[in-house]
Amino acid sequence: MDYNKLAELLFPHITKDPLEYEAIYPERKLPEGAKVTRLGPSPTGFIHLGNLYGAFVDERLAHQSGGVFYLRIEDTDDKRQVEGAVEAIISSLEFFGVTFDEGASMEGDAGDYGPYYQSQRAEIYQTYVKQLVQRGQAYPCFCTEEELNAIRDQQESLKENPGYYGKWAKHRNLSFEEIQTRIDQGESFVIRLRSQGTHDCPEEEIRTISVEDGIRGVLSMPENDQDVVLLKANGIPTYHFAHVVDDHLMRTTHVVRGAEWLPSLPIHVELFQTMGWTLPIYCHTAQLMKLEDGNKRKLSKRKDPELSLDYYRSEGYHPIAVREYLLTILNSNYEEWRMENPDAPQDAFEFTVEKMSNSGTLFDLDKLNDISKDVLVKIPADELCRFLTKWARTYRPELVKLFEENEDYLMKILNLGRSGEKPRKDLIFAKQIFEFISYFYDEHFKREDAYPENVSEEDAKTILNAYLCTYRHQDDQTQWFNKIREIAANCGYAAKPKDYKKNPDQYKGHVGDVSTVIRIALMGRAMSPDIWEIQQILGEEKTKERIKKSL
RNA sequence: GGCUCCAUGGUCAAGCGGUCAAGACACCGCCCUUUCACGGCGGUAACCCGGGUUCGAUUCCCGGUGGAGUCACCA
Repeated sequence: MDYNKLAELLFPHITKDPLEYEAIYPERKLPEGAKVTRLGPSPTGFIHLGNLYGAFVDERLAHQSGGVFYLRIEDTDDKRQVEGAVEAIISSLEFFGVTFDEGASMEGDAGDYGPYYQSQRAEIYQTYVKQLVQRGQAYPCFCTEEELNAIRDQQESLKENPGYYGKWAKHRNLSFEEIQTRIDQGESFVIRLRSQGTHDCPEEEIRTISVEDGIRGVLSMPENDQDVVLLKANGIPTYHFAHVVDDHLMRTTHVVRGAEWLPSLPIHVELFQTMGWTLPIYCHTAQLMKLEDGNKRKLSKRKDPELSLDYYRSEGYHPIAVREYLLTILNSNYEEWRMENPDAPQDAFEFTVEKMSNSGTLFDLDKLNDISKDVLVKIPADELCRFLTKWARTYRPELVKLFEENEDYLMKILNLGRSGEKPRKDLIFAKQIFEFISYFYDEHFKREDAYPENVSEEDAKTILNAYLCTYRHQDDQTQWFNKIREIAANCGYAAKPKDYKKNPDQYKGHVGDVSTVIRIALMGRAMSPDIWEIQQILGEEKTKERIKKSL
């Protein structure tokens, strides 16, 4: 068979020599040890926590080493394009602090190794495929879907491995004439790799490949024997081929991807070998899984709204908190480092792939929340204020006016109890924060809790009445509290909890119960920061008004 | 089913032949406090099973079991 002739028949329009691309995309001039990484999302628009988790690894590896982190859109599947998806991906990642040095962007392409949309690189892939055909390492296959299904059914009934390989690869050795005839008849075809591997021998003779994974150490598995599709009928490559060509030409040094790619590693190894290129360093990350209702439920990534990045964004988690959480599960020594360096910026941490876990990690919302509290307590009120307003603008537009009308008021609220040695840590995410402070706004104020059981309706009235009568807005905290003590004593409640504890029979309760009554009248709930401070923010008028309403 | 990955408390996770088997979250208790919270102190709780190797295995090897992933002209 004259492979050159075949190559011309198949790709008459391809005239470039592959070497030209080597010249167009030369080795990058980077300092020793600099890593080049990439994120290669497919534009379905759906991006989840797992993607972000991987993106952080890419980003850290590149930026810690003075390398390059770029974005490549893997849009080789025309059935899965979603309108506006690329913008959604970029904006989502940007929101969580992932920024690229080069590649696809809102404005288009930026960088010397583009185009960064695989759909725009057809000619490049075809040039290399043509070369493979010329060398006899790839061939056209005209099998229809039905034929492929038939092959698989047969393999199934014979209990043989499914796939297009060895003796099952029926178009592997078509004659030139037959190929020409089929093409003349307008049959569509794909280009397949002529795999050099074989599993058609005793088990112990099957060759294995051995690859050193950045995270998992040495990986060995049987070599590939599948004649995988390189170029689809539409002339666009499959992921496998696009990955190999792009990561070579874009000079990627580290390929970070999920463990779901592990099974196809042999394919990629064979492809790199037949192209004569050196393998990048693969880093296969563990899958991210999820915890739900206290029961563990492992789930695959796709379509779970709880795992979607948008979910955390709409709940109003702060990007720094999400990043902090992800970093703790990404590198086992991050938390330790954080304890020693409570105020250091996240990027000061030295991230290493060796410290990455390689077993699946359950997503733990409790932990995220806890970390989020720690993160938010360090963010100044004015910044938090802006964050809240920005969040409201997209997710709770009806609140924007409320926030913007009186920013001073919101600032004071957010700052409540957050200064001093032991700041309160009760702010977690925007949605929760609003819930938490909603009683400051009349239109969102509602009675949520009931008075303590040991306080009768009558006592409650008496307490509130006395409170209203003696209330002086100018009182300082001590004066104010002494009055409450007095009221408590007058109504048969211990002025000090210790007294009550000593002689529980002598009292109906203690001053804490009395302040709970006041708290519920004012805030509608039994839990809130310090009452006196809240009153100072609320103002005299509103404070009195609420007490009156409860009478 | 084939192939692959993984396996320490409820969760995340140190450990890399000899440890009373760290720590964090969650949970429980106590203390502090004018209530709530914050904080402090303490507690419950783990090496999947069976064989080896070894003076000695959570750690190394083999085999089970369990969980996960993957077997497309999807990525």
